Amino acid sequence: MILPPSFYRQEDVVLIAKSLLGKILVTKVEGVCTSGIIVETEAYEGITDRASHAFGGKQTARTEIMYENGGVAYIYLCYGLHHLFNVITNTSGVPHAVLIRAIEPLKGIDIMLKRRNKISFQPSLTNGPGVLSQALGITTKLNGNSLQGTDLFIEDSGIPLLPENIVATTRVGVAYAGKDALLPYRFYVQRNVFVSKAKGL
DNA sequence: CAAACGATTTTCT
DNA sequence: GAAAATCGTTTGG
Repeated sequence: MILPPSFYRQEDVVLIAKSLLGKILVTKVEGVCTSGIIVETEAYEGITDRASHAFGGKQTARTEIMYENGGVAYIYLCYGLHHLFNVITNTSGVPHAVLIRAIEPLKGIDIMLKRRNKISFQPSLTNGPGVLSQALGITTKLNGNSLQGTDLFIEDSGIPLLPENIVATTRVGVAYAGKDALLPYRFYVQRNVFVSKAKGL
């Protein structure tokens, strides 16, 4: 079942980030279908969060997507070479987002290997926000796309993830955010080998 | 208009 | 473990 708009339009972005673990991210790019189970996410709580691009209500050409009604993709280029995939949540005017940081490959693994220029199936195929986008063919071309479309959506596997298997910790790469860097807004599936190897862990 | 800078990954030592 | 790769966005002059 594809997650409906109402899923993304809930109030609590932290809860949504947690709920997205175990869901299946599906892309159809250039006619080929690829998918994976979401195993790591981070919540970005809009204007009150120093780590968010929309902190303080900042609105620019890049961040305007974040102010859309929940259920669209926000994809931007990081460090000039990595496409990072976010899901926009909450309602219009509230720029909440969830960064998808890692997935466990499901369908189209051969395609992912080709896109990642790899010959064997290893965790490094999709164990980070930049590399999972590369594996799924996600680029800034999909920025602003609805998650109800045929090319990009998230579905419920129907298999519940046990709460005791979810780990909450601090976010990665946001040291500049001061006290907000200490918030437990990063979630991942315990012992899953596809969780990213963040610096300093 | 010029310059600095990342919500990262890879490669080399 | 350190450093490079690399470019759109943002910010300041």
